[in-house]
Amino acid sequence: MPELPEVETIRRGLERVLVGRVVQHVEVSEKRSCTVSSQELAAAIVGAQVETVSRHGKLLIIGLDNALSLLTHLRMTGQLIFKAADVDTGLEASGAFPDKWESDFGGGYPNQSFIGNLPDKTTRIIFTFSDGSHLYFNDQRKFGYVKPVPTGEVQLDDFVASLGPEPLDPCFSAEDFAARLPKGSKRSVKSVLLDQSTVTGIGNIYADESLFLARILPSRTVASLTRSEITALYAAIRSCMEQSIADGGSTMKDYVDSEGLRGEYLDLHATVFNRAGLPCRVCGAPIRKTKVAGRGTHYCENCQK
DNA sequence: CACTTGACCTGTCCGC
DNA sequence: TGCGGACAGGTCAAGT
Repeated sequence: MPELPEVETIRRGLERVLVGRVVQHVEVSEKRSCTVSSQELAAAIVGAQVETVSRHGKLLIIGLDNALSLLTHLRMTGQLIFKAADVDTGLEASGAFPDKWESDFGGGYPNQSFIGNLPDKTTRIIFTFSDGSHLYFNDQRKFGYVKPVPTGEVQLDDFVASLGPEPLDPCFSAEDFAARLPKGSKRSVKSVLLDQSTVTGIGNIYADESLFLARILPSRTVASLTRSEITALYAAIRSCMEQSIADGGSTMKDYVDSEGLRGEYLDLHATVFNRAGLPCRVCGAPIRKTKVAGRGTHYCENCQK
């Protein structure tokens, strides 16, 4: 479920803590989770220093100083959690929060770390750095992966090459967005938003949310959209993603950021997603849930046309 | 060619 | 209580 705002939140967290760290050890315990073997990955990255943590759509890219990049896709349940060497979270064991959070959040606990004892049974890859800190790649459903690729060839990677533009790129205009929609297509606008070659980073949550903000029914065909609806949709995509990044992303169930914190977008700002049967925040009518493009789809039949 | 559906996984929730 | 089945969603292969 991590979509662009969730991956961006993780990226910002990892950039703060990973850059400059040197890989001392790496262990892959689930071979589906890495495109190469544990031994090959170790041979490729042990001794290398992290230089950059970037993102392309939902893909997180860890750049190393040995001209290798780790493409990391979390798919549905992937997590990347960093744990410093000397911090014992021990939440379950002690039943109490570490003092450092008390000061960080002024004594309250607006958000609770969901870091349990790591590694746990969903841990697929463990990166150990030379200072004793760890990065855990957890993935309950084993759909995510880590793929080492020469940094100079990242753009040539089949998956990367298939991605459309970043919706939050300042250079990406409403005209660009309109031009990327399949002209005259009878596909539903929702399926086109989920297609990563249209615009990269939108998943089920932000497809529903942006269509609500733009007041467009998810089942509408692309061909039926007016110019002003396309412009509204463009603006809606950008605004709900920016809001979600500000909220630390959306947590349905599995998503946590690099510190194990949940995202608050769904609680604070979501309008339709996961709100079936609840009153629309604009008109009060019950939010409907159907299936569009094979996905659970939420909308307000009163507000969206 | 355009588009939809199923497979990949595992945990959770629902009904019987 | 336990069991079976539906469901969740990102991407790709296979099907219509």
